[in-house]
Amino acid sequence: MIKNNEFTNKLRTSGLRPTKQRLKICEVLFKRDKTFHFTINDLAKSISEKLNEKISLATVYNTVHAFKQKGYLKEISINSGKIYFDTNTSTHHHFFDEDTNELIDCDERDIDSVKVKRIMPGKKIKSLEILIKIASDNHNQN
Amino acid sequence: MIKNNEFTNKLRTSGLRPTKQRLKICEVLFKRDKTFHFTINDLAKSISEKLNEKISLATVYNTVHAFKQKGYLKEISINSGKIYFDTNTSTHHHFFDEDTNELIDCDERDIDSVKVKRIMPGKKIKSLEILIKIASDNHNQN
DNA sequence: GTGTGTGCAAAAGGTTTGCAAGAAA
DNA sequence: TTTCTTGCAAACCTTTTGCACACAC
Repeated sequence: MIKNNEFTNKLRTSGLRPTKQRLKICEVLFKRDKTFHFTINDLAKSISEKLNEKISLATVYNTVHAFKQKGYLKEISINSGKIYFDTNTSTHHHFFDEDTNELIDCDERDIDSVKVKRIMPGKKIKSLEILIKIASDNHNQN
Repeated sequence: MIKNNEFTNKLRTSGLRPTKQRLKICEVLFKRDKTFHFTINDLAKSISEKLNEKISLATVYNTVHAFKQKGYLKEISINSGKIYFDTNTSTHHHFFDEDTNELIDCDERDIDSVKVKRIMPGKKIKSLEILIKIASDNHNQN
């Protein structure tokens, strides 16, 4: 489990001032056992529920974008009109359960490594993400 | 090349009335050589440019969603706050060029088939999409 | 003190909805 | 004439921006 002091250090070494708000956001994001998949709204709600405190939406946006840029958060490729983030920044993939709208992490053992055979001249592969949509057998697709 | 009559039939057999607007949208979407990746806004702009005519945004939304439900369009998994569609409904994957914001279709020869080794009880795999982000070697990631 | 971060409110997209008028069957 | 479709406007939601005030150093 991560101690609060660590957050202060982590922020400071990234050139981010360890403000009250940022530390609280760290607490909600990273004091967890499991990966957290969220939209900014989810996060803001989580803050007010867990800590019984309100942080301005603009600040939450600022902080999440700062954390993403520093590599503490990752954007997830799902197409829903909302932007999703992931506290698991390692290379990994996702199942998306269409019945429950739940996003589930795959680990490396779940999927064989993917071989990309096409070379894009002058370009480098920055990331490779797989999204597997699942649903119960009798589920109607929309 | 697809004839206009085919669109009328296609719509009729799907239980959609072949209205003037829907036929025009078909023209813009499907009278192409290459796959079209678009947002609703792109499509509306394309309509007014190509056909010099305006179709109400609400109608474009309605139509695109109807076409998606009938399987004539696919949603693409990219995480950008906007919803992207693809006229290529076959199973295929994408490169996303971060330098140009361009989406490029992969064909099956570009990527080996992916083996999913995890079984989700009671669930069926509906789709599997890969997004490969590329950028020039000296490109700064954000 | 200086510079950075916060919070509010406003604005700016993108998407959805309700409803009256219009078109297709 | 009945049913489906269109188009407008309004509403809604997510994200971004500008600016005054507050806080970290």
